[in-house]
Amino acid sequence: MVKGTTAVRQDSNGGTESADRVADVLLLFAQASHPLGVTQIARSLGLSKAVVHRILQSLTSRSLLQAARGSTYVLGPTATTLAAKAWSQLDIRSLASPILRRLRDDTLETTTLSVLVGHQRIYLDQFESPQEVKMVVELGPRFPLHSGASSRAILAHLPTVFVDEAVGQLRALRTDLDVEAYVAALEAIREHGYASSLNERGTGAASIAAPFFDAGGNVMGSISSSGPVSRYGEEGHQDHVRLVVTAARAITAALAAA
Amino acid sequence: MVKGTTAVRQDSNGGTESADRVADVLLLFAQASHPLGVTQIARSLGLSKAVVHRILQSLTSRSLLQAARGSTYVLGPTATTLAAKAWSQLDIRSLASPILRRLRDDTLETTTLSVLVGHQRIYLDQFESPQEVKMVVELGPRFPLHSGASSRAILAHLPTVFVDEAVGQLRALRTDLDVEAYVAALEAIREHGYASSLNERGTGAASIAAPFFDAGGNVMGSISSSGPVSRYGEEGHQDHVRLVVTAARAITAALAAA
DNA sequence: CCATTGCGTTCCGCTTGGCGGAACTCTAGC
DNA sequence: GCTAGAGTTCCGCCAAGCGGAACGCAATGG
Repeated sequence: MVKGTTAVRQDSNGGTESADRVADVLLLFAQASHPLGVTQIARSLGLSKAVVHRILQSLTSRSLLQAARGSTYVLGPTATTLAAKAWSQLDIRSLASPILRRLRDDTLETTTLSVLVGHQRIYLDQFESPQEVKMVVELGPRFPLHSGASSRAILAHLPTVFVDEAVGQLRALRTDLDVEAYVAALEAIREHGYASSLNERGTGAASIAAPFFDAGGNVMGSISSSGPVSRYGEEGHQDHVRLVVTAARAITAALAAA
Repeated sequence: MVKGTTAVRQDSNGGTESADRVADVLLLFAQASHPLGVTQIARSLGLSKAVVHRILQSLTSRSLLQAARGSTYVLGPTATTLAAKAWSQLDIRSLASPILRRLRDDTLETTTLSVLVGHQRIYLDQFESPQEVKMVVELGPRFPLHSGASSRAILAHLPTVFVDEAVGQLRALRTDLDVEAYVAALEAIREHGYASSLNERGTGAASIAAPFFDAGGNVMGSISSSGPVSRYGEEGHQDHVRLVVTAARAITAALAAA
């Protein structure tokens, strides 16, 4: 059935020809500096115009492409959404992995990677403790910036509009909030370079978290070493802090070098 | 042959089921905050695991996706390239800022930047009026294209499928819609180069908006000068319009030069 | 240790979705 | 008006890809 010239294209191991073709069309747009037309794409890939047209319709229906002038096509808004995700997942996650794995091996606690997304925080990755009783987080859901060591480590380095917002959110939850103490605690986090929590939400969990920054000095997220509160006493605390802060700095350095 | 449940997915006009499926898999990754596995994707889209696996292989062979831990998948390097291209198309904010700031200073009203995202509009930026009573918008949420000057300034330059959709949406909201008048108003907007609104949603807000275009002549968004309706009378209206339209043209020119 | 569960990966018979060639429509230029 | 070349639509035909199921692997619990 498939008769397209495949001199320029290659197949996939275990994929399908038709899916390969969709991917190849998208690749052309990734490499193009101007709108592309049906015939141009067909020639470049050695496919029939009818096939290309069909693929374009499917991609356009999902806004991965959009129609441009003169019946040509350009990348569409969904490709933009892919941008934010690909950037945040590819660069930070792969850079941070080896560092977090080492931190896990040094502390024997679960280490996590969080990123700031808008005005919230997302767990992006974790390396689980080898111990039987350990902390395990769910990757994906969004967390507010006002509570938890991982959040506060980020919030401490954000502009006051973020802090005001966080305070407002906390006030709605707790009428007894001591705002001055809260703001002073953020100041201390900024000064010491880390945040910690001990059974903060009554979950029996404890955490030491430190922020990492982009090349411009803007906070992008935080890493943490977390586990059961019984393993987070005064003894060894400073060593633990040093490991977390050092790892966060390594991530900041890796991001700057990338 | 194709037996996938299509309750959640929609077909494309003129596309193929198999290409639609590839696009839908990519969409899932665009919306996901963490790695996805074969079974998860299969369940979300109502497809067989074998189909999903094949699509993943094709996308992985082109680095649109890549294998992650635990046999899951995440967006790959080509997605970043693709997205970078798309972002360059949408990296309007920095180009538009100086223009919008000047417009704010000239009009003493709040100026906004909106972009077309799929079939909706998003406020991307604003420069607030120095006056005490002023318009302030929320950046981020999506607005329909059918209502408001900023939306209509965009809609007037979109294909009829967008207009039909907008009319459909409006009809659901207002049974007394005069479609002919609505379409004629869009025609006037296209002709005059701007849209305006006066207390349109009973919010006391008024606005003058003009569209801007990419290098290919496609409408990408609109800018507006907005404030309390009491400041938007006939006196000074033409001068105000001229400032907005001129600023929009400057953004179009800046985009063409980029 | 075995059984169960649930994941990803591979296999294979079957059929229909999508292929490709060609016709059609539209536009621009001469 | 004709030609050329683009995008879009049509339709007969068949093999590519479907989906069900088997397989491999890992984790968990008894």
